[in-house]
Amino acid sequence: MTTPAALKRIADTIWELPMSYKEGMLVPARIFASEKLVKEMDAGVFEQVCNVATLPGIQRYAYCMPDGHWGYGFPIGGLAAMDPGSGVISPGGIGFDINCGMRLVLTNLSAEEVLPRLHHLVDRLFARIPTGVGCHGFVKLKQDEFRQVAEQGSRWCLKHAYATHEDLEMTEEGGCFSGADASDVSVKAVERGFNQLGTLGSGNHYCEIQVVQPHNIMDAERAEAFGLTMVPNQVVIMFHCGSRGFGHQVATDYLKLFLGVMERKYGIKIRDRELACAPFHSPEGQSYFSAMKCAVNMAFANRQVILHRIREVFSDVFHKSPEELAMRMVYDVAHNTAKLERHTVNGRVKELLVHRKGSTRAFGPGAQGIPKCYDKTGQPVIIGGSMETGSYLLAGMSSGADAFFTTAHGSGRTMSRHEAKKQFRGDKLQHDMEQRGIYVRTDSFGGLAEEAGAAYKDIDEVVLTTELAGLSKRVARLVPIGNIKG
DNA sequence: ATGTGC
Repeated sequence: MTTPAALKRIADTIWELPMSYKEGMLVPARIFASEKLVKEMDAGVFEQVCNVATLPGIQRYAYCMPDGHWGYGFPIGGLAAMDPGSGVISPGGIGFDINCGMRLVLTNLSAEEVLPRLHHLVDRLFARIPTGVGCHGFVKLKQDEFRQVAEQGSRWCLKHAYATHEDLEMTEEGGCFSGADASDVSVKAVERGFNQLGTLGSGNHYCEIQVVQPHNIMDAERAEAFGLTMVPNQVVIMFHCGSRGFGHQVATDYLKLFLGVMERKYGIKIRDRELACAPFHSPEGQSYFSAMKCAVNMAFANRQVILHRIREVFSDVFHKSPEELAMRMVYDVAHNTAKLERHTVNGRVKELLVHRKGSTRAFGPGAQGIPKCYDKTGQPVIIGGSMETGSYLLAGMSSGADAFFTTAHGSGRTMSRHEAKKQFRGDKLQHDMEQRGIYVRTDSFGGLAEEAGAAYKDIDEVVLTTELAGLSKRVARLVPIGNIKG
């Protein structure tokens, strides 16, 4: 790959494209990457991050995280903060899978206790958690009940005995973005979504059994605060899923609406249709913001009911209650959202609309809006690698202020799904992984091939880069032993 | 990512 000649190295892990790079840029573009990662980035990333820099109201820089790759309009691994007064909201800056996110759950079991029952455990998870495209959820709802889920998120789960108070505390925003009004969501979106509560989905969505090996703990103090030091080789559960067809339909509906009004009604000219947007304070912008929150809340509720079922499965397999197994949440992080947050710009505290697309909020120690128990450590940041190579738990840092306290979200793809399918075979991959101690169940070998570790960047390099850039600090590396995926 | 594509 060739990087643009105008790309300047600002620091070891910070690269910049100046405003002169592309006509209409309102701010420079900044890319967090090591030299190796920046060279691996596709040319599309540099074009896209500079396109984002032309959007009205953008503050400081258009950003790309070390796991960044080409996406719809904005790069995946993108971050753009807008002035809500003069700026826009853009569905492409949030993504189709609204609030796709990661949840990490503890157990007090050791790998030695789990391994003899691993196959049974993974088979039971696979049997009890619906996976794959078009799967139906285990929570049966009428459409009006689903609208309540969309407005209430995890709070709905608490009322219906799928959650504990502590689960809500350990979820961003308590598992509910306020201001979600289901009347802003189309009938079609509800029709697609109402039978999807309690589904994992497909693509890179998975549920994984992982081990915290003592030699993989990088920050002992934070590891203890996050609950990872109960037993040596402690087993934890990490899972990744989002708002399914519901969020997809919300994004589709509003992209279409915005394309109709953006230029004709608001006079906004954009170089790429995929950057469709509307002024944040316009009726269309506010309506999308509300509908997006409905999808955010559906995704929080989806992860919450899945957690409920994971607890049931562990309870059945190990003949102990979830409390006896200490199945507490470490945290739940959202990847694809826009949020109003207060940040310091030019020495003044200002409210900004922060678009994160394939990037993670990473508030540091003492930040408002994170659980009290994490006040000294910073918020937990859960970064999933590929199913072959392992994942990380990190913590937000005060030094992340320049990037509006945001970090990476995963490994980032190095090849398209199509290319990965050509290069790898799912059945062979499953066999090879089992030889290496990772038991995988899937209902799509094609889908499995797309997720091969070799189709992703080096997760160790990505998280090290976030640490060197001051965005987040590594706490522990988590090694997979079992995985179910769609 | 997605009842996987105009």
